[in-house]
Amino acid sequence: MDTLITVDLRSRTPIYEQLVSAITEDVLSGRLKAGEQLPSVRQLASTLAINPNTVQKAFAALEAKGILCCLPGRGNFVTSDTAALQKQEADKTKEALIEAITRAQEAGLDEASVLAAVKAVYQAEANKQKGDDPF
Amino acid sequence: MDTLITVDLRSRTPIYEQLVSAITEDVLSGRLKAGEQLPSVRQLASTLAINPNTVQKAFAALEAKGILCCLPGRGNFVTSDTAALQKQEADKTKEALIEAITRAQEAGLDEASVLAAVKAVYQAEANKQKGDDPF
DNA sequence: CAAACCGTACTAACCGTAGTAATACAGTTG
DNA sequence: CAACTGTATTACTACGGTTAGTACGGTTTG
Repeated sequence: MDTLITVDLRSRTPIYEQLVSAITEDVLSGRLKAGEQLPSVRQLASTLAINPNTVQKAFAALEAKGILCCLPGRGNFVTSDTAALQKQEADKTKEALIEAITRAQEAGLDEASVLAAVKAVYQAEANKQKGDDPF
Repeated sequence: MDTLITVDLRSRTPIYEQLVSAITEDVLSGRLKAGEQLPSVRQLASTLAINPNTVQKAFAALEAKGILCCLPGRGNFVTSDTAALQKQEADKTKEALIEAITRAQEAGLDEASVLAAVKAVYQAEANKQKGDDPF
């Protein structure tokens, strides 16, 4: 279970936020599986050359998000299965979507324009399937 | 041209931001019309019991937004007609909408669900036309 | 021109908050 | 008890919002 997690100290986004995003990504993509144990607060902090408190803050946030289970004296473990997390994320983005649609409607955009925008976005993605991901 | 603008000193949102929102609202709703003169920086500051610099910051932001025209020695005037402002606001919300749609698409929502959400929002509004706007 | 307005610019100081760090405390395991 | 674990407390630092004071340049009016 080598730590693939990396942070950019020079970035303007807080380190603890980078950690939250990175670990959430790892769980969503399956690189971290349910029940798996993460490095300890001090160990990860020393690996990344940051302060243990910063890691602690990220882990606390991840526990609040329901992704991690932090047990005093034992360690930090992945608690969510990918499916539930994905559903949760989808729900959140859907909520944000409805919010945006409502704002657009209040701003005077007609339904046809919004529907057109949706189709445009999905068609753009469909046309991108060729030279995608040279990573 | 009495100043109806008010601010909440105890609010967590910055005073200058409240001013920007309030004046933008007034122009959008027609309470402030194109060419109309606003109170001077010092006068409005004394009326609201805040610092002239805070008002100045708000007015500078409003000028950057194209809502106000600040003339040294003369005063501050409403420059936009409501139509142009509404179009500008609509453009901004449309941008936000596309952003939300893209996120939803990346999160795995299929096109049909998004289209359904759009229709749901617009139908909900259509059904609300009865006891609406007692203004 | 001079006085009295106007917007604008600049600096310094104060305060609250966020990010991070250093340290000490409490639980678990062997 | 010793060596690990997570947790709480506190402090340092940086930044944004606000206030204050001062100064400058433009416009209007007498």
